[in-house]
Amino acid sequence: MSEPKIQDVARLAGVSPSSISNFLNNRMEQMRPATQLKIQQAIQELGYRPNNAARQLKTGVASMVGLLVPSLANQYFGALACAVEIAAAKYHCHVMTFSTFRDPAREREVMADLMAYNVQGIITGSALNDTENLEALAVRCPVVAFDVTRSNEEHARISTISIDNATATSMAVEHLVHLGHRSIVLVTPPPLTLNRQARANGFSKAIANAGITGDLVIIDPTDAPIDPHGDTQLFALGRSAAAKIMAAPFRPTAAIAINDMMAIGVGVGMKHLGVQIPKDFSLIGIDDIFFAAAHDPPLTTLRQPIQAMANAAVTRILAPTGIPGDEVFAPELIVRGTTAAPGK
Amino acid sequence: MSEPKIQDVARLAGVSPSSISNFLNNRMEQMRPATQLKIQQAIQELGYRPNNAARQLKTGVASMVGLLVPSLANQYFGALACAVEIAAAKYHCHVMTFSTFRDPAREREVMADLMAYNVQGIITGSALNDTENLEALAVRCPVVAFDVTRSNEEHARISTISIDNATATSMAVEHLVHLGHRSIVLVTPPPLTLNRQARANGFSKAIANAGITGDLVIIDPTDAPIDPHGDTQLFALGRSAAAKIMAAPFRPTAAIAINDMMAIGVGVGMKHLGVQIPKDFSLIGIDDIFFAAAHDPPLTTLRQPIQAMANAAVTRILAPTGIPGDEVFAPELIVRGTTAAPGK
DNA sequence: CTGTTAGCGCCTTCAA
DNA sequence: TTGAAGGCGCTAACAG
Repeated sequence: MSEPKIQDVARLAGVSPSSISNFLNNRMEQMRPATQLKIQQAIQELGYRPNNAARQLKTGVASMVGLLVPSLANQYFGALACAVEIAAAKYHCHVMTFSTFRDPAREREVMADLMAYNVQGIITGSALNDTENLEALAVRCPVVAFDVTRSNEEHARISTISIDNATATSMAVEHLVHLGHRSIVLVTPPPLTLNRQARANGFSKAIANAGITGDLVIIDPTDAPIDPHGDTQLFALGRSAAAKIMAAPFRPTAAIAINDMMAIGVGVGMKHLGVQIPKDFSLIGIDDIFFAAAHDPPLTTLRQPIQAMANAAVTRILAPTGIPGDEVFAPELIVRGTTAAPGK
Repeated sequence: MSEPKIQDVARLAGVSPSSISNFLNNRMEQMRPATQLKIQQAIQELGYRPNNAARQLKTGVASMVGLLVPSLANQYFGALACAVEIAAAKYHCHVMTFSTFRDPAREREVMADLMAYNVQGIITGSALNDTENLEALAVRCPVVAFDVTRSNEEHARISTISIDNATATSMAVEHLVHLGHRSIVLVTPPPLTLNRQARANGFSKAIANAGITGDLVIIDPTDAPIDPHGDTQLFALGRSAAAKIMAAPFRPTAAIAINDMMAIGVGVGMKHLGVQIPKDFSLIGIDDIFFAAAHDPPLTTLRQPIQAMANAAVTRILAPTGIPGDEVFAPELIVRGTTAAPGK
């Protein structure tokens, strides 16, 4: 037995297919309550569901948004996918998620797939590996890039969503200064992206403002094995960074890591060096992924308001204002157990 | 400008639409190489992509499998989704993932949505909350349930994929016995599901075999706040379990947790009690989620071969043998830093 | 308020 | 080897 169709429902309810269609699309004013009831019952009885493909072919749009992430095995992006799903559900819209594994060819491929599905828009949490392609896509449907900031008017068609990266590192520095730290590092892979540059700038500015010592500890990612699935690379990088941090000539008493994954790595590396956190050394991450709280001691971090950001991204697609734009969210300092006054 | 259609390609290539269709569906024997080339070029030039909705409406099937998980924010299920995506890609098939948040009503809803998309099959990592519904679904398309074992022939239509749960706990006990432990607990929420029962049985049998002391420490989940998104509950539960474990009359020297999330919680709880792992106490988890390796010390655990399991699930759907079945995978002992000889 | 009708883009015979 | 034609299930005019 195959799926019931709109005709079957119409026959059972004793009305025409168009009334069923009206009913399904909430045009209740076009029929008598009695008709509504009959339709309702017929649908129930047959277990009828409209065929998405047919509907989509007719209307030209799918109730679907596309999401690109480097990998769902990375907990941050799993959480993002979850947040996007929740946000889209408010519009009765589904989400199709693809992992790109940071492969530009796959990214292009996957975008084309998404277009073939007639998605209403695309959210990408995968870096702007291929801005030209993204820009071309944005002609067809709204494109929202996560955690990306535009340098100029190059990408006039793309909207972006991110936290205020400079503020995040400034807040981290201020928190540490407030605790009494006078020598702080920012641990990061080479700051090639605009985001990381912004974090580095925020850091430097705050250091200068406070009139204290501070520098970047840049970790070469070629040191660590590449892991396209789980993105565990930053963890490994962080762990290996610990020694480099402690060897810095200006003897930092605290570190800010570019994100939580790296911070957790630094934390583990420090422990192996016999450095006690937060007694001997303070540590701050960025993101507030779940395992920040499960780390020991629980990681102080700057939280990204991920649900709010997902909501904003989805709104840009499903309730567009017309013009693309950039939305910047404030990070929130979550003080936990890895920060304390130096030597305490 | 709207998407190019098969007609446009045909016109540009100077052939008929059906040749394009033949080309797209790899029926090359039906045309001259020269024609192939022309078609190839025309497709390239227009950036043509067949419209999924139209194709699906015509053929009745979508190249799509559905995946249900409690929440993608839970790292285990993010990793599962990633593995399923990789497995499905080999069949040129896409994955549509839904989070159920362990809400039976939402689970039913989402399954119906999936059916409306004409998915080729459904994989569920969400517990069999509603077996009747699943069973009914299995009439329409293959259904594969993850981490579920059937008690009897009730669910004749559903296939299952899981590790050998009894063996997992047995292996854990044997590893600990080998290290010299003589008193071991299994920490678990009430073993209501068949899986947990199997783990408890495997534990008890191995304890009896070894002729040592062992018991279950059952943690009431009402103690911890519910977290439908991230499933952090087991972590909190594990942390609070530490005291209960240490207070057990038979003075265990090691614990096996029902999964890694709980094990990590126990590890943190122990540290707060001043119990040093593995010197004072040994700890084993199950799953091998990414953060098992990032825990400090790195968690000894029984790994689920998640990619192999995902491959098997996808194969059941996209290359079905016809009859549903159960596939059981062997867990793999990953010895890391949380297990040692007692008192060492 | 309800029924009729003409496609949406593609695939698949069938005939040429 | 290619072209023509019908229809997948649904929607949205438009006519009654």
